[in-house]
Amino acid sequence: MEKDIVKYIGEVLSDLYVVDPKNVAISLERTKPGIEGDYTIVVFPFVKYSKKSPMDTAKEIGVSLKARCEDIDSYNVIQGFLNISMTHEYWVNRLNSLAQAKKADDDSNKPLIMVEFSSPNTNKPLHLGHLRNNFLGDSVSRIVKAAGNRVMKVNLVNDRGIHICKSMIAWLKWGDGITPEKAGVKGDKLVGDFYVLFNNKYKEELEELKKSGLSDEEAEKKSPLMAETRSMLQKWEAGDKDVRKVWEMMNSWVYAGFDETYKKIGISFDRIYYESQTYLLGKSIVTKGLDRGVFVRDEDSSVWIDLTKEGLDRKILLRSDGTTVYMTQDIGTAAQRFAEYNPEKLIYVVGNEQDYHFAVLKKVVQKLGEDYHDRIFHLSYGMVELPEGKMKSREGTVVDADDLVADMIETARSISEENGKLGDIDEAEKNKIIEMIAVGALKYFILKVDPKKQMVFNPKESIDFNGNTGPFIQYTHARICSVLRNAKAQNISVSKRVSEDVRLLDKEISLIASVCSYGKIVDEAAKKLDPGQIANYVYNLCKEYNQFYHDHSILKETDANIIQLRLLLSQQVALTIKNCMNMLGIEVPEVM
RNA sequence: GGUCCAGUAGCUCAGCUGGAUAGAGCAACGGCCUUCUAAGCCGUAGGCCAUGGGUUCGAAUCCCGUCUGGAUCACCA
Repeated sequence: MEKDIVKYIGEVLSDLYVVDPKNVAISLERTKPGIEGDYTIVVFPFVKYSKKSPMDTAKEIGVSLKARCEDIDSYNVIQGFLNISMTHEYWVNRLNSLAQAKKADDDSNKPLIMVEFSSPNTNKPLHLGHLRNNFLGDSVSRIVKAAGNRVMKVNLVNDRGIHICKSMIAWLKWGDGITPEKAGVKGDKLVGDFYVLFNNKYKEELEELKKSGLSDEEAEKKSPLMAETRSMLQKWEAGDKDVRKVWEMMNSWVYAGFDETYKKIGISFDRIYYESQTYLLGKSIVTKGLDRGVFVRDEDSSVWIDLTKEGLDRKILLRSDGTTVYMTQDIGTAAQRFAEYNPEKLIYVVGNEQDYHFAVLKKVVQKLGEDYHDRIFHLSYGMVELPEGKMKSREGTVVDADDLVADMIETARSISEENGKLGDIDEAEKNKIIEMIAVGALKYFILKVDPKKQMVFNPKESIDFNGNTGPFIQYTHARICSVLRNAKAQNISVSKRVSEDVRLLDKEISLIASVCSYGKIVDEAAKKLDPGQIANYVYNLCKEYNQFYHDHSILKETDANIIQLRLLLSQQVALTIKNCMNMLGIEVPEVM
């Protein structure tokens, strides 16, 4: 293992230069392609201890290291780089131990990580931006789980507020009793349409009012539509039965629509919170904080926190009428979650326009003296933009999630039919594979990009199915499965232990080394909360495997030991691909 | 204006806890299917890593300035 090699290097340093290896950063990296060696040690940092040239330092470390570790076959020194080559037996053993590794599966003692994501607004059908949120949240949950944690995926639905009343008013006024069934439209789309309708009617009304000489502000105040909406919100808050009934009905339409989309893109939650149930939370916490002098009350009796000393601003926590704001609610839900589940980490997957909000939230919680303030993480991600800039509903450039998925499926279907490899599979299975490819292409496209960066999506050029894409990786998996099927058909079974006597090709060694670094990559991705790390890794693994596959035959090899080695290696690569794609929330087919 | 994030090939992105010749894919051009899946493989071409300085054996990577783009600074959520 790499760890053992690092340990040996430490011992060598300690012997040669009398330094405590704990104080020296030892970096062991894979040797760059084109240079002889498997691992590379950069010796520049050791020069100050050896008081010799980098070349001589590398050489003497090489001598001692080889003497100490029998797995090292040879070494060479180029400039300040010590490249070591491991023996073939070492690599065969690494492969064998991969095949025999068992999974530990007792979850109960693992730390709990809670991930909040998706958090849709019931007025707006899901679009491209939401997809990035959902894919990231889902993937990060899976990665964190793979890295050895328990995970709880939660969703906080924004189901109340003045904006929700707008679509209700529009439906009551102009809906004529229409339902998603009657309209033949998904529920979330129908409600979204009424929200748009309200805004259009409201705009018309304002224009009318302004014609009679009112200013913008006066018109807004006088608008009967808005007055009606405000009064509806009050009724809602008072629990008015009629209002609640409409609200519940329209929400149920939206949830049915959302569920359909979530199912299509393979997203699920362990618990769904609703703002209608959480928006009052936090008020008592703020009141108590006020008593303790953490917060201040203004003359108009609104409550604030002063964070100017922390480099932030003053932030309101309770309005002058005593009602809560967004921040108040988040203070409440955080307290509730830590009280109820006490997670090790609470990760919020929310766009970077909320960076400030979460900076404030953490500070407020800290000032309240809660020990969980440093367990709150904001996974902030960048906007998804179109080539011409931001998506604008006004200009009709919003890329709807359902439409996009449907388009992807159509493209996947036509490519698949062109290739004609799914010929003799039954229709249901075929559709399943096509959807797998379509959703896989979409998820991979979005997840391979560093979350914090804003990304560009071009709907016209669509998403590729060749190159660094989900389908490429799925294809590699299907290809390996095909080889394994052929082996089985020829009655060749895959042994879990390959003979140590086989001589390995460079490409085989490098593939084994790549598969071996899986665990390290998962830890890294979990630490950074970055699915892109996994995507990059699995892409490189596939590329490497395909090169190997192209240059060398597996089943036509004459040496039975080599067949065994290549089959086992192929099987392990396929397993690694499957695990990686699973962490991205992408399924892999056995045929495509 | 303050704060935060980003700027790498024509396009979309890796690489960023300093290390060898800055990598992929797409698009362009040229090869490879009677042989385990060609959604694949190989090759050609494409770069003042926004810019100016600094730190050092060494900078795309760290620090400072400048320019450009985005976000944010509500009794909205």
